[in-house]
Amino acid sequence: MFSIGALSKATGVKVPTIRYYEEIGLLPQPGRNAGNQRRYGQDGMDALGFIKHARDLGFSLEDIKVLMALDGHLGDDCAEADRIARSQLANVRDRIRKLEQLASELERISHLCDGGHGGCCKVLTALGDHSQCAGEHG
Amino acid sequence: MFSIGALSKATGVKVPTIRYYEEIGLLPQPGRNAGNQRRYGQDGMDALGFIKHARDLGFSLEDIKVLMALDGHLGDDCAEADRIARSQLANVRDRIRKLEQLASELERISHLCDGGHGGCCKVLTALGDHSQCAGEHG
DNA sequence: CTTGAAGCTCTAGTGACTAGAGGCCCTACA
DNA sequence: TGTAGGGCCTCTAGTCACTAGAGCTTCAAG
Repeated sequence: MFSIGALSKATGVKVPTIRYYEEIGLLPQPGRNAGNQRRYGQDGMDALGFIKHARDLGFSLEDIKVLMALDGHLGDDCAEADRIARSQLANVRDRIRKLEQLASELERISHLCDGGHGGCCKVLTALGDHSQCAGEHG
Repeated sequence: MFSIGALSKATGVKVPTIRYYEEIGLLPQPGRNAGNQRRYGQDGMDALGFIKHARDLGFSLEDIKVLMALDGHLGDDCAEADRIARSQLANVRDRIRKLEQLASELERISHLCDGGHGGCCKVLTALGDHSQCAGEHG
């Protein structure tokens, strides 16, 4: 049996966040001891570990709710879980692509000020002028 | 003179967002016509363009506020603007690095379900088990 | 038995918007 | 000149995923 603090340490999820997950129905309500404090078992630990990992991977809490609901009554059809994972992958790849464009533009902008002295200060101008950007971003 | 709607179309920033920027003091309050509607000039257009571009580059509204305050009384010292741009670049590179790790893990997870039939469904298990992950993420 | 950390609930705040209600204004067309 | 329907106004409240704080109770170590 773990206290909420022990669970927090073990998983790396902050205490108020654990309570928040419970509040929105993502984590099942644990039992309480005589003094009304939460007491978790291994299942609570596993559930929170699942959530933590999925959050780290960029899944929304809504996605995670669906994934957790799938678990248990899947049969041999995992299409939904797979669909979510793949759409998440596409999402991540898209974010990478956009961020790479941003990085290259930020590099361009930074180089305008390389010396730090005399005749520089095109940073603000560059930020105001979209027309120099290589491609689409945003 | 542009209406808020014209400004919105020209810059691609939504009307309520423009009003929001004004509310938080990021955009100066424009003049009003006889019927109390906002009327913008070229300066308003430029300011909003600057904000839009910087937002697309991932700057926070707070950063943008600083950048806009710098403009005008910089002298030949652009260290602050440059610092912000560079820290933003570091930030973006960091996000890219993390996302690449996530993508590779999501790929690994997706492949567990490649066929879609019989004996698959390790997606949920993989999400619950952090120990298989190659490196740190989150 | 005391003390201080950890737990409890509740409310409110964050960033960057977004949505909706309920009303006023402006323009184009008949 | 009248009117229809779009655009604009303010205000409040909601989103997501937490985070912070107040004010209280409980637990565990010494």
